[in-house]
Amino acid sequence: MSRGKSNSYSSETGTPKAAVERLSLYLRELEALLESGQKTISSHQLGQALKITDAQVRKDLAYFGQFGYPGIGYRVEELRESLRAVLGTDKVWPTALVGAGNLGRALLGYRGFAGRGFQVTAVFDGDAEMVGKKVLGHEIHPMEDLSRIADEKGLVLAILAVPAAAAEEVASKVVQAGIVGILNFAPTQLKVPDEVSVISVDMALRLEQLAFQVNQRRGHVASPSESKDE
Amino acid sequence: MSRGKSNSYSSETGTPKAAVERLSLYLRELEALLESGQKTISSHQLGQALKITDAQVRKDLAYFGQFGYPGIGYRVEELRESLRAVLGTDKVWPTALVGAGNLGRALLGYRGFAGRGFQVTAVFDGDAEMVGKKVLGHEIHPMEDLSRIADEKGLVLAILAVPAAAAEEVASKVVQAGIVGILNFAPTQLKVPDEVSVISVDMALRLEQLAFQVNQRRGHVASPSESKDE
DNA sequence: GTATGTGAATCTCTTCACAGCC
DNA sequence: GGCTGTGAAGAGATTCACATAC
Repeated sequence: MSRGKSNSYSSETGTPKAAVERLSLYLRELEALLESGQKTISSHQLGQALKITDAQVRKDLAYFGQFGYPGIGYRVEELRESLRAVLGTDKVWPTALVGAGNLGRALLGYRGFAGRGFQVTAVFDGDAEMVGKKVLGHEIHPMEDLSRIADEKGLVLAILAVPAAAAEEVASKVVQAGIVGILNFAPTQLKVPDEVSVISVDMALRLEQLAFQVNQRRGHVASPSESKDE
Repeated sequence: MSRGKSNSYSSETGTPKAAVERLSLYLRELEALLESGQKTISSHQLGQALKITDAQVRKDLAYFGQFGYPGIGYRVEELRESLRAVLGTDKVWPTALVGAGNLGRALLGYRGFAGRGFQVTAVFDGDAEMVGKKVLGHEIHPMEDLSRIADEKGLVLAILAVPAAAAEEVASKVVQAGIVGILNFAPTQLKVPDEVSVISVDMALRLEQLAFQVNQRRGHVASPSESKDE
């Protein structure tokens, strides 16, 4: 694995959750740097790109290994590979998409995913109307086939793009089928066994956070349609 | 405003960012409780629903006012109204959608938004092909019309569902048009003036976080297609 | 008895500052 | 000179525990 040195990020201990999030951002920046042909980068430069301190960058990376060279900085290509290995994006993750509605279809075509090892390998929908149709080249399967196909194709992750009301039930089926990681787009807090990871993308919540911030700025008694009732 | 007491959440100071996020979750839980007809709820119960401690719930709420009744708990209806006022979801926020591709169209139809005061009032796209067409009853306008329409309709927020490469430019146009809050779906860190709020929904990043978590579980030398190259 | 609101204690994360290396 | 990795200090967030109120 490139340069020697440790790499024993035992994790589980100590690593701030936020640090792992920044890892993704570092990786993204490194990919851009690769494009631009830059060979090395310092923690200071990397920090500037993400508006964080250089110390933060070094600490974050140090949680996962010794990647830098004193006096030089980090080798872009090498650090990229290391971070990909840490995040797991150096592997292919066979992924199921559950829910072929508007959002599901949008996610199916979303670049960001395919380009990063997240290969949507099968699409499912609970609606009988949908089953059998094709979206972007993928046939839509009924939920009943989930377990079988999950076995056949070795599905590991699932993207849940279903209505909130259905999310809980779908999640349990997905878990039954042996999926170990769920990306949940429903505004619900899923109940799953401990050994299954869930990450949620809560779009409505984010929009509310935005409203809050803007609301604060406006001194709390300002312009947006001051309509009451509804 | 309902019961007396302060309500002077001066904010800007002290309020943990995470507390504001939980506010949205409390609100969601309260809406569900309203449905079920429950009149009051304790910090303990509310905490259980979101898997956090009762002390956390009380601290969070206390940042924004005095909403509780010792011995009783919180009145569901009243707390709901208070939180809506704090978050700003008691008002209507005229919102622009920029980018009418797959994701944009999905967001346009997304319940979660419309049901919460976020009314998409105008749709824009930079692609001449798109302009003039209708999506879900909304005509797609060219970017050139953004400023004019923003003025006419009093647009306050914008949802950016455009490719990463276009995001920066679109953001500056949106800011030019007087938008003060941006919900950004592109995996880019936008540069905007201080007086504009940006909240990002980074779906690819979230999926990577999921991969990381699963990767950790598997002891770091396990099953997902151990393919290398490409 | 029940339950809130809040200072104090604890835990977690970030920044500082510097030894060590190129 | 420039830069990393890291212990120690500082900031921030969460939990404890209790005075107060119903």
